[in-house]
Amino acid sequence: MSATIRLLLADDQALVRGALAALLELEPDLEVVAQVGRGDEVVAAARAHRPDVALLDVEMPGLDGIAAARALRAAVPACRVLVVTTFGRPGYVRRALEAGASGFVVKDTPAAQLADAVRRVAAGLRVVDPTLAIESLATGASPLTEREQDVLRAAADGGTVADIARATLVSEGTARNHLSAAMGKTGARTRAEAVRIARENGWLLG
Amino acid sequence: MSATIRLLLADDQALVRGALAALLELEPDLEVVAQVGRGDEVVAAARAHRPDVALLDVEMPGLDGIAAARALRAAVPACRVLVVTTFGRPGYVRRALEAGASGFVVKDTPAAQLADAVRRVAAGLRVVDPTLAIESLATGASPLTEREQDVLRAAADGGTVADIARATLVSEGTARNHLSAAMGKTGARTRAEAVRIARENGWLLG
DNA sequence: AACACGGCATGACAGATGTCACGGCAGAAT
DNA sequence: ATTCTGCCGTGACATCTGTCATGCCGTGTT
Repeated sequence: MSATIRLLLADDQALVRGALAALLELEPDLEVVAQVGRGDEVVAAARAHRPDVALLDVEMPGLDGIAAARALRAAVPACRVLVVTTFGRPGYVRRALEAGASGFVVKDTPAAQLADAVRRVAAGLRVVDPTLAIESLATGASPLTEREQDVLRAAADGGTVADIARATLVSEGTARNHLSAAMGKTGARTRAEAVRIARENGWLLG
Repeated sequence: MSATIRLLLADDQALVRGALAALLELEPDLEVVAQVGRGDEVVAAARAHRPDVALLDVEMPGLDGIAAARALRAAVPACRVLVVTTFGRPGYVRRALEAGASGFVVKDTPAAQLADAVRRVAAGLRVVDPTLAIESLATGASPLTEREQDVLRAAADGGTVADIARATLVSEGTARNHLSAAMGKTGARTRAEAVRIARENGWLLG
């Protein structure tokens, strides 16, 4: 087996990215071979540097970490994916694993544990925070249809129904129907509340 | 002058905290003497370990970084403060400096630049991203009154007017008046939009 | 072929929301 | 003492929002 595990880091915050690199470089068997700050640069970097494991953040410009994971698994199957993100939304975990990720770690886990997670992923094991895994199962998949997610996303910045209808290319009445359906499914009594609940559950990719 | 600069790190994400420590420990003249994950542990840690510079995140449980900076300056005047945060909200910069911080750095600045910022702060200089400083001046102080901020904070999770009135201990009519005033000052046409705009400008400590 | 489901749309209705005009009260500034 | 400002409240009004019933279309299931 190879002497060192080659890593790719993807995180939009340069400081965090550099700091993670410094942390991981402390381990003799780990080597950071590439760093990117955008999701749509992941595949190209992986093609160029052939990492064994890619650490991807979910919140990234260009392409979110989940989509980047899917693209990466398709383009460079030899590279395994460990998602490292701020929020442990149940929906994130589920979707990350469906996208082909081997592991899921939140950023408030102890630093000492990260290198271990990387090694396990490199060895072909799955690494998921047990608490998150349970919560993910309990919450279940998103009950929201595509359009319902669309209108919630459009509603996220606080516009009026007219704005939402314009953004989603449907009539105002239809927009209100989708909003109403989403509110029913989330148990919310307000658009804003529905947006918040959907967000917290990871049902909105934004 | 002292051989090494002693540092205190405060960030609620353990992984980021540890990674920053690793990054800064790479510099021969820097030494991380304490790490905490909550704002209300900053002062005690500073008293115990006497750091020269404290790196504080703004978003923290217990006590936000701005308030922690204020408390730290009062309790341990010898320790200078460098705020290191995710969001470069104009209001954050202004309030951080008013709270006695010597510097303000966002987390997507290059990693190489952090050590420099720390050294400058330790030397008694001010360090503020020029772009942020200008934006902060242009945006100006918050035009919102205390109550207006209160109702916006209460409105942030998407409740109804009745919920907001209950949370802020005012009548529904008054709540709507404050909301209306806040919407007028922010140029918003919806509560949710007013919340978003106030957030983006750093006018809501949450 | 019949059916269920999601997306789209319309129309109508009750209730919530945002606006406005008013007035009272306390503290700071003049 | 007077004025100003911010805070609190009431009441009324036009509008927006959320709900419901209903219908059409296309797709995939049975």
